[in-house]
Amino acid sequence: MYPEQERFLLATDCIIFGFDGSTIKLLLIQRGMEPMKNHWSLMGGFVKRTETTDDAANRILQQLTGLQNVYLEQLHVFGKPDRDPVERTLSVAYFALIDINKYAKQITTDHNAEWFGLNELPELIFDHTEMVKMAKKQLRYKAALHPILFQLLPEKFTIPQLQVLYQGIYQSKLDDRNFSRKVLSTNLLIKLPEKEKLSSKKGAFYYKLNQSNYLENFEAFLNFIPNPDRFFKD
Amino acid sequence: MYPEQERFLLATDCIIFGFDGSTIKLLLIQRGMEPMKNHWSLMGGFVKRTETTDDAANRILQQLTGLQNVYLEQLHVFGKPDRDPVERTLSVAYFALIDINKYAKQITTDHNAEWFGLNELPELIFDHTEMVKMAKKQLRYKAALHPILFQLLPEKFTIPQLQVLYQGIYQSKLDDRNFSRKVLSTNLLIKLPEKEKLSSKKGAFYYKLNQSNYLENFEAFLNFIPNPDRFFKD
DNA sequence: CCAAAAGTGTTAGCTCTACACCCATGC
DNA sequence: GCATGGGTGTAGAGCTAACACTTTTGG
Repeated sequence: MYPEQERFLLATDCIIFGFDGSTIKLLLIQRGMEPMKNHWSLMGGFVKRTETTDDAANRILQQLTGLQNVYLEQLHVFGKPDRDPVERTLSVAYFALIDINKYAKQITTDHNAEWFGLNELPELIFDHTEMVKMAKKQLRYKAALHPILFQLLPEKFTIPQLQVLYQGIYQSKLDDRNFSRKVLSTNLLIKLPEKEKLSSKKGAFYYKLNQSNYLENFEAFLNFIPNPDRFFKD
Repeated sequence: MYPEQERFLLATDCIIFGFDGSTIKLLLIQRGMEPMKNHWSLMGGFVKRTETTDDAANRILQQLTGLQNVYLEQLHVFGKPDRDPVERTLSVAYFALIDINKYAKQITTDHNAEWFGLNELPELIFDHTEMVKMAKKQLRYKAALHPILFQLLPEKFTIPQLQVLYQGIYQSKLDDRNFSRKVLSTNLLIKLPEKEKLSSKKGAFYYKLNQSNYLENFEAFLNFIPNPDRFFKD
């Protein structure tokens, strides 16, 4: 035993991103416990004795969304001694990407959860605003290099839908023609016979992920975004 | 208070990289306490009540190397419940890049510390081997995109020295001619009037970092390594 | 037949890589 | 004066970005 050492509470908080077809959203809850009860907050919870922090994040995510096997990435440890006014608690922040159509609405209403646009976020408790800021940055960073944004889309999606998503993330217009060509040249997508006909007369073909190429090339660098540098100057 | 919640020990471990002019090395210590006393280990320690995890990592690093203001980056939380057999302890791993010439040798001998080549690492305690593996990967990843490797060199260095470093990290030969041109084209370096004449007859000019350009362009993507993808397939 | 969005073709300019070649110096 | 490693020049290949143009189909 290490008797002279301090022990701490340990939590995880999840920054949950979703995409509704036009904008990127964040899932927040109204905190159910004191302190700061009823204030907006990230979904979080304490790590239990037998869990890893990854386990805890997955458990919390399932509690709120009903989803399992979600894209989840450890972001950062937030550990300022006074970040929780009640008792020192360190929090491991995770960011999650989910298909907004799949989450279980019933569960979220039970938790007083709500989707917020990234530019319409309410004030958040503790250091959660800082966590969100870091997660947004990391999302941009990672998405510029690796094909993670597919995690935000349904199984079947069209290239124009994907483009809207990239444009939302980077807040800039991309050339439609070059975009579709670049995306298709990666061989990450499989063309489906059906078309999506609601948003245009011609209709756009649906695609699905080529799972094996996706997994194999996950770490390969992409280049969907021209001059990605400019988005990371802060 | 959150009375029903479990509290945990929290540690930080530092993966300390150095470069001796020809190979990349890792600083390890012989653990001074039970369990696993005298086994090789990363330098680590418990987080104190008033510290952030960053504070703890900096403190530990200074204890071992005498250095402050070192490049230090939070890597990952390692939290398997049984990773420390004595009592559950979560560890936040940090990786550090230091100028091997600057570290205080006296302090390291006091701690039974030793530099090991990356391919000659001894067996490490707990999950430290896994930590090192992740740190190596992260170092390659980050160095492919951002100019962090300068942190391993002294203030004055030559382009060929820098090239040896990159070649060591990626275990591959780079074209001398293209390398120096690429590096110089970034405007990250300032040419000094002196030459280093030990390793060649002609002598290579010393350079130093252009600090303001360095800080400003830190997040910009580099391209010193042709096809960096191939190094991340695992 | 027209409007609107999907998607293909084309080209100029740039960057990257490979490699020839020149330079400076110690011996 | 020659061997050695530092550093510059250059040309072909390949890629990118900009934009004209064709395709499809609902009204």
